[in-house]
Amino acid sequence: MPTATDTTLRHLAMLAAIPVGLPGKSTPRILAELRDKNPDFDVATRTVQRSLEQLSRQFPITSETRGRTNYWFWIEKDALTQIPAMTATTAFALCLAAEHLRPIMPPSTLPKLDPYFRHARKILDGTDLGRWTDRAAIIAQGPSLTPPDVSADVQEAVYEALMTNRKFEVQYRGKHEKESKAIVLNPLGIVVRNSIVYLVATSWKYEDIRHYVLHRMSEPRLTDEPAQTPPDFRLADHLGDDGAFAYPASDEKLALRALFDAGAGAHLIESRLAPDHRATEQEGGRVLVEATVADTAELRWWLAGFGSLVEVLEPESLREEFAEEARRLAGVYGTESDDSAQSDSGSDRKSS
Amino acid sequence: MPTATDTTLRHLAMLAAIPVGLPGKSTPRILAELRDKNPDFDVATRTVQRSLEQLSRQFPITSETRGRTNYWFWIEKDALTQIPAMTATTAFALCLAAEHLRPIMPPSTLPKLDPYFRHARKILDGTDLGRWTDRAAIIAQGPSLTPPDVSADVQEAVYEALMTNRKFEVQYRGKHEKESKAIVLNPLGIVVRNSIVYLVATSWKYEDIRHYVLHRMSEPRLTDEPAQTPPDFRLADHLGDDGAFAYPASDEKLALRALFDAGAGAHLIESRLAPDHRATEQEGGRVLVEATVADTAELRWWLAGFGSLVEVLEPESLREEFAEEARRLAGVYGTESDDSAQSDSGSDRKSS
DNA sequence: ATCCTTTGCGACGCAACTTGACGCATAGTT
DNA sequence: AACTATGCGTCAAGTTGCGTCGCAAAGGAT
Repeated sequence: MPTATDTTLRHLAMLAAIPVGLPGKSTPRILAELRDKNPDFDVATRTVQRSLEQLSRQFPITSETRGRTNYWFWIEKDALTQIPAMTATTAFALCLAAEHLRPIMPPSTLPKLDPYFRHARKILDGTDLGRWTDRAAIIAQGPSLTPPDVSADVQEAVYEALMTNRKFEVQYRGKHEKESKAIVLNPLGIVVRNSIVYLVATSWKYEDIRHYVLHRMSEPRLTDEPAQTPPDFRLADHLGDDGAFAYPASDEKLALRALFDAGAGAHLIESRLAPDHRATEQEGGRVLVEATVADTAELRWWLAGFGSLVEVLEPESLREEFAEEARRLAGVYGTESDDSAQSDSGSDRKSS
Repeated sequence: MPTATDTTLRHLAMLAAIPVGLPGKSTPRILAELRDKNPDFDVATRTVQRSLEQLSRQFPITSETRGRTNYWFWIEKDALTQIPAMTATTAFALCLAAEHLRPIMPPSTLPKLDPYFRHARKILDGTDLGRWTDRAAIIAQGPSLTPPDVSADVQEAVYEALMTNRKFEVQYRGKHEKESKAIVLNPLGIVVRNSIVYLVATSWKYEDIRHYVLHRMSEPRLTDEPAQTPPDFRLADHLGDDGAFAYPASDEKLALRALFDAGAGAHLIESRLAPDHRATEQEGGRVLVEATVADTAELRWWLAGFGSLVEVLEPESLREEFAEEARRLAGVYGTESDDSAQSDSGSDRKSS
């Protein structure tokens, strides 16, 4: 004796079981998954067929008949219904997030999230913030590097391989090679840095762990062979061990003391570099920042970005690094015009 | 003569109409919104009452009786059902996005998105990527500045004010002031930079546009007064006009030519600065990058981050800027020990 | 204080809708 | 060629969703 909510629940479960886009799922398979999920959903096949047909009149789902079997799928890739409904403030947060992500996420990963962003937009359209781009701006600090794109099928296959823990075959073109070669990869992990996606993997039967960038892969083909992860493999350890990603410059923490120019240091009074961060305004408006921070390449990059607006005081080793760097930089732009001329002559336009 | 899918649809609409958490929505109001949304949902009040009661047995919704009226709401804040169901690859993309966002989004904005991230986690838990943190890493390029936090009620109120286009009153503590003062703000737009959220607004009856950071606000109180936006106000223009956010250095595009050291320039062969980006490997391994890019402060920051690993060749004006900067930097870390000593003496530990 | 409106809820009855069953047609498989 | 799997038209059964009515109670208005 099914009550209305039972039916609602079953319909909901059916809609959830239907995949987005082709190739779709056959009716008997949907029924099997339904049964699998909840014994109460055990209905006659005919009922499932009827329900699907009815639902297809209200929801953007349809079926394709291959042979004798109907395969159901969602037509509109962007169709998204969620309960409880997205609140307007959440929608706004999502839109902000989308803007944040656009420059830093690998481009091929973003389309996966598009339905959410569009849904959020649709909700904001109902408010006074409908024209929200007139009202909100994100100012990125990084430059807008356009990362190389990864083809959708490669992306899908790599994620799938990682998730189902399987090896896969792929055409890979090495950094300095013109031609791609087929390799079988045994995926161990994935690393995203500067919008570039690296697969950490072993190939064939070899045991050495290497990095493969996704944008040099093509024609992926998943195998049924399960991936083998060395029992002691930890991605974090691997990143730490290996200098490849230049993760920490050292494990030590640095007791940083640096003097920032008034303008440059102003925001450091409010943002914090570390929990023990202290910012002190000096006479003359310069800001002394003291904080215990990780000794990373990023820290150097970030400090260097300020140029002459920051003076690193301590630790002495870091100060010496910056002093050395300053000397080198003076050399690069030295008054010796021959140096500059040499560079220019070396840069005769040869395109790659 | 409602068919089963009609009922399913109505139940879906009802669940969507129910808000998350107290104070909830009254039964008649839910009915009103239902009617408002789709005339087909025009059912008897009794039916709504019955349906809600039934649904509450299957979904985490409940009602609180205040007086005679029942107010319905979702109990679990993280409850999330969506159709079509989230695919595993989308869930993975969301988890990656979450990691990307964590360091750069204002902390108080993230909890709004938490339900999605948790939902994604739950889906990944069903796959071999369940322990996905062992398998994926994001390497941020920026340093991990901890932005000042914004209280949830301020965040909510400001977003709400923007979305419903209303003025609001708030306690605001100026940058150099100890005490907060009550002001009435007329919101015009919002700007996020380096995880710090600025409200662009006018206050009281004044007409000058100012910026208020959210983390110095407290005790927000929305008013019923509609906000007034100057008819010619455009956030983008305002950002451009005003030097406050130092948006573009100029509107001009720069024809950048720069020589990168082998290691530093390697990734620029694959990532692109601009559509017309060309990277050419020179003798000696250095990489010549040519691209037409926007003339922004961020560009300078980014280039400066490379330190002596990059030599800006053109345009001449930019090269001169960098040469000048190199000279200043040499001054900062100059061999004149008195300069260094002076800095040190000026930095006697005075905490703010 | 009293009346009126609003809301909830139990009960009832009926229309009709859902569901399972059966049978036939057809496509693919053994 | 036989068999299985799937779809679909049809039909009967019964049960369930839904409108209606009536009563109770809370809160606001006069």
